[in-house]
Amino acid sequence: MPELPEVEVVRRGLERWVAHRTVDAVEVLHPRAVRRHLAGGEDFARRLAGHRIGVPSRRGKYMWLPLEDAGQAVLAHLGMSGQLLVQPHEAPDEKHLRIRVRFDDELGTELRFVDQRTFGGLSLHPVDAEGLPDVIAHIARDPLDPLFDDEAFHQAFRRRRTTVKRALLDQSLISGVGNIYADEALWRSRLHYERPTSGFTRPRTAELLGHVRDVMSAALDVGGTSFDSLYVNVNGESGYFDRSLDAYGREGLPCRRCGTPMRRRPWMNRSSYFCPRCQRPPRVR
DNA sequence: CCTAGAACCTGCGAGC
DNA sequence: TGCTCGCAGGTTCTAG
Repeated sequence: MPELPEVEVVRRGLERWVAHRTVDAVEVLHPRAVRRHLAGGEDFARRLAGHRIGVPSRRGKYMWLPLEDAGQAVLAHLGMSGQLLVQPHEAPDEKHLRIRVRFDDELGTELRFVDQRTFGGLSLHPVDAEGLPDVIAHIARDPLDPLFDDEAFHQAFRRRRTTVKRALLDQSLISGVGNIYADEALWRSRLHYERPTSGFTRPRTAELLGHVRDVMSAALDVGGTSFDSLYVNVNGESGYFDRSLDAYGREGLPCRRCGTPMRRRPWMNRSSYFCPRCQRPPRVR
Protein backbone atom coordinates (compact mmCIF):
# COMPACT_ATOMS: atom_id res chain seq x y z
CA MET A 1 0.00 0.00 0.00
CA PRO A 2 1.70 3.12 -1.18
CA GLU A 3 2.53 5.73 1.44
CA LEU A 4 5.01 8.56 1.11
CA PRO A 5 8.20 6.49 0.50
CA GLU A 6 6.57 4.36 -2.18
CA VAL A 7 5.08 7.39 -3.91
CA GLU A 8 8.45 9.11 -3.86
CA VAL A 9 10.04 6.07 -5.48
CA VAL A 10 7.42 6.27 -8.23
CA ARG A 11 7.97 10.02 -8.61
CA ARG A 12 11.68 9.42 -9.14
CA GLY A 13 10.88 6.80 -11.73
CA LEU A 14 8.65 9.27 -13.56
CA GLU A 15 11.37 11.91 -13.43
CA ARG A 16 13.74 9.45 -15.05
CA TRP A 17 11.41 7.99 -17.70
CA VAL A 18 8.59 10.46 -18.40
CA ALA A 19 9.78 14.02 -17.75
CA HIS A 20 10.39 16.19 -20.84
CA ARG A 21 8.36 13.93 -23.12
CA THR A 22 5.41 15.23 -25.13
CA VAL A 23 2.04 13.52 -24.91
CA ASP A 24 0.70 12.16 -28.16
CA ALA A 25 -2.55 10.45 -27.16
CA VAL A 26 -4.31 9.25 -24.02
CA GLU A 27 -6.66 6.30 -23.67
CA VAL A 28 -8.99 6.19 -20.67
CA LEU A 29 -10.12 2.59 -20.23
CA HIS A 30 -12.10 2.97 -17.00
CA PRO A 31 -14.11 6.08 -16.09
CA ARG A 32 -13.53 5.66 -12.36
CA ALA A 33 -9.80 6.19 -12.84
CA VAL A 34 -10.51 9.80 -13.90
CA ARG A 35 -13.46 10.47 -11.57
CA ARG A 36 -11.63 13.42 -10.02
CA HIS A 37 -11.45 14.94 -13.49
CA LEU A 38 -15.02 16.21 -13.44
CA ALA A 39 -15.22 16.92 -17.18
CA GLY A 40 -14.67 13.23 -17.92
CA GLY A 41 -12.27 10.91 -19.69
CA GLU A 42 -12.58 12.36 -23.19
CA ASP A 43 -11.89 15.85 -21.91
CA PHE A 44 -8.93 14.54 -19.91
CA ALA A 45 -7.44 12.89 -22.97
CA ARG A 46 -8.01 15.88 -25.23
CA ARG A 47 -6.46 18.34 -22.81
CA LEU A 48 -3.26 16.32 -22.36
CA ALA A 49 -2.53 15.75 -26.03
CA GLY A 50 0.33 17.82 -27.39
CA HIS A 51 1.64 18.99 -24.03
CA ARG A 52 5.17 18.49 -22.77
CA ILE A 53 5.65 17.02 -19.30
CA GLY A 54 7.84 18.87 -16.79
CA VAL A 55 9.60 17.55 -13.68
CA PRO A 56 7.21 15.56 -11.42
CA SER A 57 6.51 16.85 -7.91
CA ARG A 58 5.03 15.26 -4.80
CA ARG A 59 3.34 16.24 -1.56
CA GLY A 60 2.46 13.45 0.84
CA LYS A 61 0.89 10.66 -1.19
CA TYR A 62 -0.04 12.88 -4.11
CA MET A 63 2.23 13.46 -7.06
CA TRP A 64 1.73 15.51 -10.18
CA LEU A 65 3.18 15.97 -13.63
CA PRO A 66 3.22 19.64 -14.65
CA LEU A 67 2.27 20.44 -18.24
CA GLU A 68 4.84 22.95 -19.40
CA ASP A 69 3.45 26.38 -20.31
CA ALA A 70 -0.10 25.29 -19.53
CA GLY A 71 -0.52 26.34 -15.89
CA GLN A 72 -1.90 22.88 -15.28
CA ALA A 73 -0.72 19.54 -13.94
CA VAL A 74 -1.76 15.91 -14.10
CA LEU A 75 -2.45 14.92 -10.52
CA ALA A 76 -1.95 11.26 -9.59
CA HIS A 77 -2.96 9.32 -6.50
CA LEU A 78 -2.25 5.61 -6.26
CA GLY A 79 -4.93 4.90 -3.67
CA MET A 80 -4.57 1.37 -2.34
CA SER A 81 -3.45 -0.56 -5.35
CA GLY A 82 -2.49 1.90 -8.05
CA GLN A 83 0.68 1.59 -10.12
CA LEU A 84 2.28 3.86 -12.68
CA LEU A 85 4.27 1.73 -15.07
CA VAL A 86 6.51 2.63 -17.97
CA GLN A 87 6.10 -0.24 -20.39
CA PRO A 88 7.20 -1.03 -23.95
CA HIS A 89 4.35 -0.58 -26.43
CA GLU A 90 4.37 -4.31 -27.16
CA ALA A 91 3.93 -5.38 -23.52
CA PRO A 92 0.50 -7.01 -23.14
CA ASP A 93 -2.12 -4.92 -21.37
CA GLU A 94 -2.32 -5.52 -17.64
CA LYS A 95 -5.61 -6.96 -16.38
CA HIS A 96 -6.43 -3.75 -14.52
CA LEU A 97 -5.01 -1.26 -16.99
CA ARG A 98 -7.08 1.93 -16.58
CA ILE A 99 -5.24 4.66 -18.49
CA ARG A 100 -2.58 4.62 -21.22
CA VAL A 101 -0.48 7.64 -22.20
CA ARG A 102 1.46 7.52 -25.46
CA PHE A 103 4.23 9.95 -26.25
CA ASP A 104 5.24 11.76 -29.38
CA ASP A 105 8.76 10.27 -29.59
CA GLU A 106 10.61 7.15 -30.64
CA LEU A 107 11.55 5.81 -27.21
CA GLY A 108 9.17 2.89 -27.60
CA THR A 109 7.61 3.16 -24.13
CA GLU A 110 4.28 4.37 -22.76
CA LEU A 111 2.97 5.33 -19.33
CA ARG A 112 0.28 3.10 -17.86
CA PHE A 113 -1.94 3.60 -14.85
CA VAL A 114 -2.92 0.19 -13.50
CA ASP A 115 -5.24 -0.10 -10.51
CA GLN A 116 -7.12 -3.15 -9.30
CA ARG A 117 -9.29 -1.50 -6.63
CA THR A 118 -9.62 1.86 -8.40
CA PHE A 119 -9.21 3.99 -5.30
CA GLY A 120 -6.57 5.93 -7.14
CA GLY A 121 -6.68 7.93 -10.35
CA LEU A 122 -5.45 10.75 -12.56
CA SER A 123 -6.95 14.19 -13.10
CA LEU A 124 -5.97 17.55 -14.56
CA HIS A 125 -6.00 20.74 -12.49
CA PRO A 126 -4.80 24.34 -12.57
CA VAL A 127 -1.71 24.97 -10.44
CA ASP A 128 -1.11 27.92 -8.11
CA ALA A 129 1.89 30.28 -8.08
CA GLU A 130 4.01 27.62 -6.39
CA GLY A 131 3.01 24.97 -8.90
CA LEU A 132 0.66 23.15 -6.51
CA PRO A 133 -2.56 21.73 -8.03
CA ASP A 134 -5.50 23.68 -6.57
CA VAL A 135 -7.41 20.63 -5.35
CA ILE A 136 -4.65 19.60 -2.94
CA ALA A 137 -4.14 23.00 -1.35
CA HIS A 138 -5.65 21.57 1.86
CA ILE A 139 -3.03 18.81 2.11
CA ALA A 140 -0.34 19.63 4.69
CA ARG A 141 3.34 19.52 3.87
CA ASP A 142 4.89 16.13 4.54
CA PRO A 143 7.59 15.45 7.16
CA LEU A 144 10.32 15.10 4.53
CA ASP A 145 9.52 18.54 3.08
CA PRO A 146 12.26 21.02 4.11
CA LEU A 147 9.53 23.62 4.71
CA PHE A 148 7.58 21.41 7.13
CA ASP A 149 7.11 23.50 10.29
CA ASP A 150 7.73 21.33 13.36
CA GLU A 151 6.58 23.96 15.84
CA ALA A 152 3.36 24.70 13.95
CA PHE A 153 2.72 20.97 13.75
CA HIS A 154 3.16 20.58 17.50
CA GLN A 155 0.69 23.36 18.22
CA ALA A 156 -1.93 22.08 15.75
CA PHE A 157 -1.41 18.51 16.99
CA ARG A 158 -2.05 19.51 20.60
CA ARG A 159 -5.13 21.52 19.69
CA ARG A 160 -6.82 18.50 18.17
CA ARG A 161 -9.30 16.74 20.41
CA THR A 162 -8.27 13.35 19.16
CA THR A 163 -5.79 10.52 19.56
CA VAL A 164 -2.27 10.21 18.23
CA LYS A 165 -2.82 7.74 15.40
CA ARG A 166 -5.86 9.58 14.07
CA ALA A 167 -3.79 12.75 14.04
CA LEU A 168 -0.91 11.06 12.18
CA LEU A 169 -3.34 9.90 9.49
CA ASP A 170 -4.95 13.33 9.14
CA GLN A 171 -3.51 14.59 5.86
CA SER A 172 -4.44 18.17 6.67
CA LEU A 173 -2.14 18.06 9.69
CA ILE A 174 0.78 16.02 8.32
CA SER A 175 0.70 14.26 4.96
CA GLY A 176 2.20 11.07 3.63
CA VAL A 177 1.63 8.92 6.71
CA GLY A 178 -0.62 5.89 6.27
CA ASN A 179 -1.58 2.95 8.46
CA ILE A 180 1.73 1.13 8.06
CA TYR A 181 4.17 3.92 8.88
CA ALA A 182 1.88 5.25 11.62
CA ASP A 183 2.11 1.90 13.42
CA GLU A 184 5.88 1.77 12.84
CA ALA A 185 6.49 5.28 14.19
CA LEU A 186 4.25 4.63 17.21
CA TRP A 187 6.12 1.40 18.00
CA ARG A 188 9.46 3.21 17.78
CA SER A 189 8.07 5.96 20.03
CA ARG A 190 6.59 3.43 22.49
CA LEU A 191 3.23 5.15 22.16
CA HIS A 192 -0.17 3.48 22.20
CA TYR A 193 -2.29 4.50 19.20
CA GLU A 194 -5.09 5.80 21.42
CA ARG A 195 -3.00 8.21 23.44
CA PRO A 196 -4.65 11.66 23.35
CA THR A 197 -2.73 14.34 21.47
CA SER A 198 -3.65 16.97 24.03
CA GLY A 199 -1.03 15.88 26.56
CA PHE A 200 1.94 15.91 24.21
CA THR A 201 4.92 17.97 25.29
CA ARG A 202 7.17 19.60 22.72
CA PRO A 203 9.94 16.99 23.20
CA ARG A 204 7.43 14.14 22.89
CA THR A 205 6.11 15.53 19.61
CA ALA A 206 9.67 16.04 18.40
CA GLU A 207 10.53 12.43 19.20
CA LEU A 208 7.46 11.15 17.37
CA LEU A 209 8.22 13.31 14.33
CA GLY A 210 11.79 12.06 14.40
CA HIS A 211 10.62 8.45 14.28
CA VAL A 212 8.18 9.21 11.46
CA ARG A 213 11.05 10.69 9.47
CA ASP A 214 13.45 7.86 10.33
CA VAL A 215 11.10 5.07 9.32
CA MET A 216 10.14 6.83 6.08
CA SER A 217 13.74 7.57 5.20
CA ALA A 218 14.70 3.96 5.83
CA ALA A 219 11.90 2.78 3.57
CA LEU A 220 12.92 5.24 0.91
CA ASP A 221 16.47 3.93 1.07
CA VAL A 222 15.37 0.44 0.13
CA GLY A 223 12.88 1.60 -2.47
CA GLY A 224 9.53 1.31 -0.75
CA THR A 225 7.41 -1.31 0.94
CA SER A 226 5.71 -4.23 -0.74
CA PHE A 227 3.32 -6.70 0.85
CA ASP A 228 2.05 -8.43 -2.23
CA SER A 229 2.45 -8.14 -5.96
CA LEU A 230 0.17 -5.09 -6.11
CA TYR A 231 2.82 -2.52 -5.48
CA VAL A 232 5.64 -2.14 -7.93
CA ASN A 233 7.49 1.01 -8.77
CA VAL A 234 7.45 2.80 -12.06
CA ASN A 235 9.76 0.23 -13.62
CA GLY A 236 7.96 -2.77 -12.21
CA GLU A 237 10.36 -3.65 -9.40
CA SER A 238 8.94 -4.59 -6.02
CA GLY A 239 10.11 -2.85 -2.88
CA TYR A 240 11.30 -4.95 0.01
CA PHE A 241 11.09 -2.77 3.10
CA ASP A 242 8.40 -5.09 4.50
CA ARG A 243 11.19 -7.31 5.85
CA SER A 244 12.22 -4.42 8.08
CA LEU A 245 8.82 -3.71 9.65
CA ASP A 246 8.71 -3.88 13.45
CA ALA A 247 4.97 -3.58 14.07
CA TYR A 248 2.73 -3.73 11.02
CA GLY A 249 1.51 -7.24 10.17
CA ARG A 250 3.35 -8.87 13.11
CA GLU A 251 0.38 -10.11 15.15
CA GLY A 252 1.49 -12.91 17.50
CA LEU A 253 5.17 -12.46 16.66
CA PRO A 254 7.56 -11.38 19.43
CA CYS A 255 8.17 -7.67 19.88
CA ARG A 256 11.67 -6.99 18.58
CA ARG A 257 12.36 -4.95 21.74
CA CYS A 258 10.92 -7.01 24.61
CA GLY A 259 9.77 -10.32 23.13
CA THR A 260 6.10 -9.91 24.12
CA PRO A 261 3.73 -11.19 21.44
CA MET A 262 2.52 -8.30 19.29
CA ARG A 263 -1.21 -7.63 19.09
CA ARG A 264 -3.63 -6.53 16.41
CA ARG A 265 -6.73 -4.54 17.20
CA PRO A 266 -9.55 -3.55 14.84
CA TRP A 267 -9.39 0.19 14.46
CA MET A 268 -11.28 2.51 12.12
CA ASN A 269 -12.23 -0.28 9.71
CA ARG A 270 -8.60 -1.39 9.59
CA SER A 271 -6.00 -2.69 12.06
CA SER A 272 -3.53 -1.36 14.57
CA TYR A 273 -0.48 -3.42 15.48
CA PHE A 274 1.31 -2.72 18.75
CA CYS A 275 3.28 -4.24 21.60
CA PRO A 276 1.08 -4.51 24.70
CA ARG A 277 4.10 -4.08 26.96
CA CYS A 278 6.07 -1.31 25.23
CA GLN A 279 2.99 0.64 24.14
CA ARG A 280 0.69 0.86 27.17
CA PRO A 281 -2.81 2.20 26.58
CA PRO A 282 -3.78 5.45 28.30
CA ARG A 283 -5.62 5.03 31.60
CA VAL A 284 -8.69 7.01 30.64
CA ARG A 285 -10.62 6.10 27.55
C1' DC B 1 -16.19 24.41 12.97
C1' DC B 2 -14.97 19.97 14.76
C1' DT B 3 -14.76 14.86 15.13
C1' DA B 4 -16.31 10.04 14.27
C1' DG B 5 -17.64 6.70 11.29
C1' DA B 6 -19.40 4.86 6.85
C1' DA B 7 -18.85 4.27 1.93
C1' DC B 8 -16.26 3.46 -2.04
C1' DC B 9 -13.80 -0.78 -4.66
C1' DT B 10 -12.09 -5.73 -5.94
C1' DG B 11 -9.23 -9.90 -5.22
C1' DC B 12 -7.93 -13.28 -2.11
C1' DG B 13 -8.10 -16.71 1.38
C1' DA B 14 -10.54 -18.96 5.17
C1' DG B 15 -14.39 -21.53 6.47
C1' DC B 16 -18.36 -24.21 5.50
C1' DT C 1 -16.45 -27.59 -5.84
C1' DG C 2 -18.39 -23.35 -4.99
C1' DC C 3 -20.38 -20.20 -2.03
C1' DT C 4 -20.15 -16.37 1.59
C1' DC C 5 -17.68 -13.38 4.32
C1' DG C 6 -13.91 -10.79 6.31
C1' DC C 7 -10.03 -8.22 5.20
C1' DA C 8 -6.85 -4.95 2.93
C1' DG C 9 -7.15 1.01 3.63
C1' DG C 10 -6.68 6.44 1.52
C1' DT C 11 -9.87 9.69 0.75
C1' DT C 12 -14.26 11.81 0.77
C1' DC C 13 -18.74 12.37 2.35
C1' DT C 14 -22.21 12.60 5.92
C1' DA C 15 -24.05 12.63 10.55
C1' DG C 16 -24.01 14.47 14.99
